[in-house]
Amino acid sequence: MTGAGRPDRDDSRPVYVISVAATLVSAHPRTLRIYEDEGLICPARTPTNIRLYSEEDIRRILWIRHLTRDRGVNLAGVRTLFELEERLGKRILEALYDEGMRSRDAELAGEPDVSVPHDLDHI
Amino acid sequence: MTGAGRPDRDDSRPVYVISVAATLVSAHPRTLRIYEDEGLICPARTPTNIRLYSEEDIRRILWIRHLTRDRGVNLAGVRTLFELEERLGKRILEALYDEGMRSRDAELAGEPDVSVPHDLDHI
DNA sequence: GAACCCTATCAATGGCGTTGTCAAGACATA
DNA sequence: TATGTCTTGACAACGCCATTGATAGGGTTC
Repeated sequence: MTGAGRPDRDDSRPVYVISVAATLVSAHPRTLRIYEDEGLICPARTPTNIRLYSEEDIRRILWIRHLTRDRGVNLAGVRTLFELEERLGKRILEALYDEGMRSRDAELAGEPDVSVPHDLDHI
Repeated sequence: MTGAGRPDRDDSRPVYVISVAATLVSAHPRTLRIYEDEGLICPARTPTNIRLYSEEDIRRILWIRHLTRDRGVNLAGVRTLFELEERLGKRILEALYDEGMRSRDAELAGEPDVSVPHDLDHI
């Protein structure tokens, strides 16, 4: 399944226009443009300058939403965290995850009923 | 360095009362109490409940001041960064440092003990 | 041509960070 | 003992930020 002959990087392929992306992350399109102005995301553009968000972009935005809404971190804090992540290899933010809320060893039980960014389970 | 024949941990020894600590970090005593209420610092107490800040406490506060004032990170962001630091070994915040300010001095060869913003050696 | 996108601007809302002050009480030191 | 600093708790003001919203004029897509 999942297209055995489709091992391509479709997670990085730009597919969603801003209205769709905004709906996916429960934010206002304006907010996504602000994130971009702040340098937190950098969606692709069509030859005619239309923003196109990839699945990776969506996940990044969901991280921002998690940090800002659930943790109360402001955009400067998000920027610092992302900067830290870039400097130290990767996956640093994951450490924020198994907080105390979830022992990730029972994930194959079935329903991922996470109380965290709802779409980050499958990173 | 650090006084001859004094191998004790005097960096962790509580010495400063709140007014002195506040002066050292250029903050209001009120602000230090807020940091404590937020769980960002935890100064020692005398048997009579007087707060006493150690050199380590001072450095931690200076980190908070650096993150909030210079980088614009809010207290929730500081908390997240500290939490991340606890989860991932140590010294994570140091990576934020060689940003652009430190391009001139690569002075010390191997003293892995100081993890302080350089803004504070004017103490 | 309708519905969407672009940039840019202005604004309202709510919340946060910091400082400040006031109170009433406990402590420290000269 | 008297003065000064500490304690907690409350209230407030100032400025800034995050988010959403609306508006304008113009381009893109179907």
